[in-house]
Amino acid sequence: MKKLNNILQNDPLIPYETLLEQFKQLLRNNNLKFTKQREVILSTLYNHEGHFTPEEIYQIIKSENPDLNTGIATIYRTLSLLENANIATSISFGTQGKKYELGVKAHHDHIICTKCGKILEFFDESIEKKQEKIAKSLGFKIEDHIMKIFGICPECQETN
Amino acid sequence: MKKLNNILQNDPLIPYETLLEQFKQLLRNNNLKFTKQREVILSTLYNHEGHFTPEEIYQIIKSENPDLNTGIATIYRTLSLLENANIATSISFGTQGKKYELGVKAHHDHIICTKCGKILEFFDESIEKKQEKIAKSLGFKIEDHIMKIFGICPECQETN
DNA sequence: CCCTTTTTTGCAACTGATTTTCAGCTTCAA
DNA sequence: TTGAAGCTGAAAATCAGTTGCAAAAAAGGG
Repeated sequence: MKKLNNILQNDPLIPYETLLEQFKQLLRNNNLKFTKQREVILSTLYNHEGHFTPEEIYQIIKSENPDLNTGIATIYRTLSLLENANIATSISFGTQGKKYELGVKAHHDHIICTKCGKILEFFDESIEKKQEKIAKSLGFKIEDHIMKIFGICPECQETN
Repeated sequence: MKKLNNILQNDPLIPYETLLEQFKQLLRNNNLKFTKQREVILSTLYNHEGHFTPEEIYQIIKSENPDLNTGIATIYRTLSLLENANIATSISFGTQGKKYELGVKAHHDHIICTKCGKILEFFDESIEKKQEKIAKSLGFKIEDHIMKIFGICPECQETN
C-alpha cells in the first residue's frame, strides 16, 4: 500500500527558552504581565506531549508544583490567552470540553479513538486544497477549518 | 473554473405524510408513544429549512403553537430520539451547543459563516475517500467524521 | 368508551464545563 | 520603592444539557 504523505510525527518543538521569550514578548506587547502561573502552564504544555483538558492540566500542575497554588480559573484564562495568541490550539468535544496542545506545530487534523480517547494527528495536502476550492466555489472567504475522524484505534480493536 | 461535483442544493424532502408515517412506525417498533410534542417537533424541523439549536426550536414551537405547552427538556429528549433514529442529524459547535436538521439527506459536510452563522452544505467524494485512506493507514476502523470549514459568506463580505 | 399498563411530559433540581466577580496580591515601568 | 495596571484564587454565576418525579397522556384490550 502506498504510504500517505505528511503524516506528522511528534516533531521536536522549538527550544523552550525561545518559546518562553516569544511568550514574554507577546505579553509585553499587549500590556499583559508575565506571571508564575502563566509560565507554569506554558512549560507544562511544553513538557507533556499530547492533548489535555484544562482539568488535566490543572491536575498535572497541582502534582508537579505542589508549592504553587494555581486555580482552575487561571488555567482556563491562560489557555484562552495562549489560543488567542496562536501559541496553543484546541479541539473541542461537544459538551465534554476541549483539549489543548501547544500549537507551534504545522497545521494538522485529528483522528480520534472513540474508545480510549487517543488523538493522532495527520495532514493531507490534497484535502486542504480541496477545501479551499469548495470554499471558493461557494464564494466564502475561508478562515479556518476543522476535520476530525472518529474511529477505533488498533489497540482498542484488539482489546475488544 | 471547473465546477465542483456534488454540491448539494437543499433538496426537496420526502412528503411530510411519508416522514410522519415512518416516524410512527419507528415509535411503534420500539414501544414508544406518538405524542403531540413529538409530532410538533418533527413538523417544525420539516417546515423550517436550516439548522437549529434546541433553544431555537423551542422558541419557534412556542410562537407557532402557543396553545401547546412544550418544555425544553422534551425538545432535547425528542431531538436525541430523532438523531438516534437517523431522522435528524446534528452538528456541534464546541462548547456553544448543537444544531439539528432533518437528516433525510445524504451525508454532507458544512461550511459556516463566522459573521452571520449561515450554514451551507457540501459533499466531496474525493475527501471522503481520502479520509478512509488515512484512517486505514493509521490502523483505525473509521466510525464517523466531521468536517467544517469556517469563513465569511459572500453577503457578509459585502456588508463589511 | 373505560380501564389498566406503560410511556411521556413539564417542572425544577442537578450536572459538568466554563466564565465572571471581586477583594487582595503581583508585576513592572518610572 | 511605589503606584497603577493587571492578575490571581475562590466562590458564585452561567450555560447547555440531563435527570428525578408526580401528574398526564397514549395504547391496547375489554
